Amino acid sequence: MYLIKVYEKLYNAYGEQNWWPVDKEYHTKNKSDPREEIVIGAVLTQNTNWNNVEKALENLKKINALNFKAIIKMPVNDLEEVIKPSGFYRLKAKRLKNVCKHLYPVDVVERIEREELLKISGVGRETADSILLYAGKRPYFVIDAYTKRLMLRLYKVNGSYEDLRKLFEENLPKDVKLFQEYHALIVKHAKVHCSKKPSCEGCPLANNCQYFLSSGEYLLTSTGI
DNA sequence: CCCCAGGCCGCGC
DNA sequence: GCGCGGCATGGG
Repeated sequence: MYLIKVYEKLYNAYGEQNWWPVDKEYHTKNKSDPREEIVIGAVLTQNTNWNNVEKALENLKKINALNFKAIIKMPVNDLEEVIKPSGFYRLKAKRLKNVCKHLYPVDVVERIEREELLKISGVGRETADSILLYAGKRPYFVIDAYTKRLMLRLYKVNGSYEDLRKLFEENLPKDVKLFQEYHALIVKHAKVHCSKKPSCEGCPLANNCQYFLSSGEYLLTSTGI
């Protein structure tokens, strides 16, 4: 089944996800740039539940620091306390300051090369592509643990990050909004049905899924997927 | 008590 | 190039 058909099935099942920016009004009130919130969120959510990230974002908002300038200026110890709920807070405080510095002013995300982004300490492939796609509105497909698991189950495809990214980018129209929604839908789907312990009942992709169609033997041989 | 979450880095091999 | 330990909070 084509990847665009998978997208349509997910879209019909879950609807628009509209991930970023989370708070559309905050930015008009505070005359800040939503792209900065996206970059900050992308760093804070590394291996972290979005619920925890939201707490950290709220803390930043309260002190008017949900922007690059404030984060660059803030002493790292203070930043640690503010973002503590998002976990790995000592690590992330350093990464955040570093990323904000390199992407200041935020228009940089419109033109920076992917390779240059990846040189920034604290920015790996997924964070880079999230920044490019959601803040820079550029057609890079974001791959994450959920996407890898879905591809493995759906098609028995097991590839590296770059393999999978190219698979999506070469088999879909290069449409930013499509890429944004598709990635968000995969995350949603992985939470609802395609979790580590899958719940295939009612899954919109079940009829096209290799895992579901051969679940007996697969379950026994694929612990940890 | 356990496991997990929208990864990344530095290291050894 | 790949696998592994460390990083930390909050929810189930």
